[in-house]
Amino acid sequence: MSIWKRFSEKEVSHSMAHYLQAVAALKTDKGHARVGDIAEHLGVSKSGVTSMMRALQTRGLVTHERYGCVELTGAGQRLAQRTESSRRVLTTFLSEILGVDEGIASEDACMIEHLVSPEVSVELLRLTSFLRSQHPVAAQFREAYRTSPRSCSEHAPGACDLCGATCLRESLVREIGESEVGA
Amino acid sequence: MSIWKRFSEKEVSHSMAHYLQAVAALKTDKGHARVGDIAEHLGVSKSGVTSMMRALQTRGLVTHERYGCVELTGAGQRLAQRTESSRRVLTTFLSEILGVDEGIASEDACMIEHLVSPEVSVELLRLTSFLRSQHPVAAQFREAYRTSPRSCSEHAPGACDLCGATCLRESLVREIGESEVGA
DNA sequence: GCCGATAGTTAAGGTGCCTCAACAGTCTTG
DNA sequence: CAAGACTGTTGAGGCACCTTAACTATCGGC
Repeated sequence: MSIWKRFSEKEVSHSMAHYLQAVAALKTDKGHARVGDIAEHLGVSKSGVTSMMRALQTRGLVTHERYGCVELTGAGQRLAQRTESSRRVLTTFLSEILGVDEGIASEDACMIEHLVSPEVSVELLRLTSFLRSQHPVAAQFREAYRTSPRSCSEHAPGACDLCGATCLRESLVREIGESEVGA
Repeated sequence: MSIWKRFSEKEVSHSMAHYLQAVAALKTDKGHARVGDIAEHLGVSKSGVTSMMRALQTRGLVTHERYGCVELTGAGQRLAQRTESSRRVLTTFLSEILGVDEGIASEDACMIEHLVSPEVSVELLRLTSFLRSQHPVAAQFREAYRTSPRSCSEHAPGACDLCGATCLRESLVREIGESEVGA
């Protein structure tokens, strides 16, 4: 009766995913990832990093010996890369296709990158590539979409079956303020 | 240096969002939400519910007096409704537009529903409505998209700037198994 | 080769969210 | 209206993740 709890059963947690990414990023940028670098990169204390490294080592995602550098294992590398891919796809989709403000796009992407299944990421990549492509239909889409209705009241009748009883848009827009999204 | 930590600064946590939704759902279905109902609905212990209700009451999202029913406050209701809207939009987008398996679609939606910003939800709703609509361009899209390339190697040259150095699709597909997503 | 600066670790403590076990309030029914 | 059946609460405890404070290892310069 509860998909929601599997949240905590993910192979790695939100935190872990970000630690892995940090290690990967530092390795790329500086050639090595040390506890202090990771701490600074993520804005956490060094002791927090130490204990997280222990946890990740237990899971076989990194290797780390006392006072040494941190290395990603194969599994850790794959995980970091997958999260990174997911984030890239999401950010692009949100900002370029949906047209959401870049700041919000990357913030949202950062929140959910490690939670979307690879299945979804792959399809999102496909859609994004398609809609950005030279394909004539994609070009038509971009043109037509720019001017398509924004609010439910402008939908063609029946187009709003998504909404059901209450207009989804209304309940969402209340959070933002009409001005932001155009009447 | 860390958007990621705001994860924990969300107005409500993943858990809280689901408790609120449970209360709303039970109120609709049964006319009232009691501790035991909520516990069963979410698959958690009753004591867990009790303490979460205390937390939500402190935040002004529900009212609950000892041994009584739980009621959503205005704020709680708005939050529950917004989460619900977000989930509906997400699920529809993932399954109908992206064509992801329904099980996965609702699982993913459940994971991220409370994390996506209203800005993104609103735009996602707009895109989904548009692509499902009778609009001629939408119809063309559906036709063209069905047969559009799935893997990077099939992209038109330059279409893959999204991928950058490594093909995003490759790193994602590894997680699923080629068969699932078509060559 | 010792000393201080820097980097890293451990220990103790806090919060969120969950559990189980024990207790307390409420309801049903004879 | 009391006994037993439910329903709900409290308390103790656990795990994940974070912090600060105090300690320890390592390294560069004299």
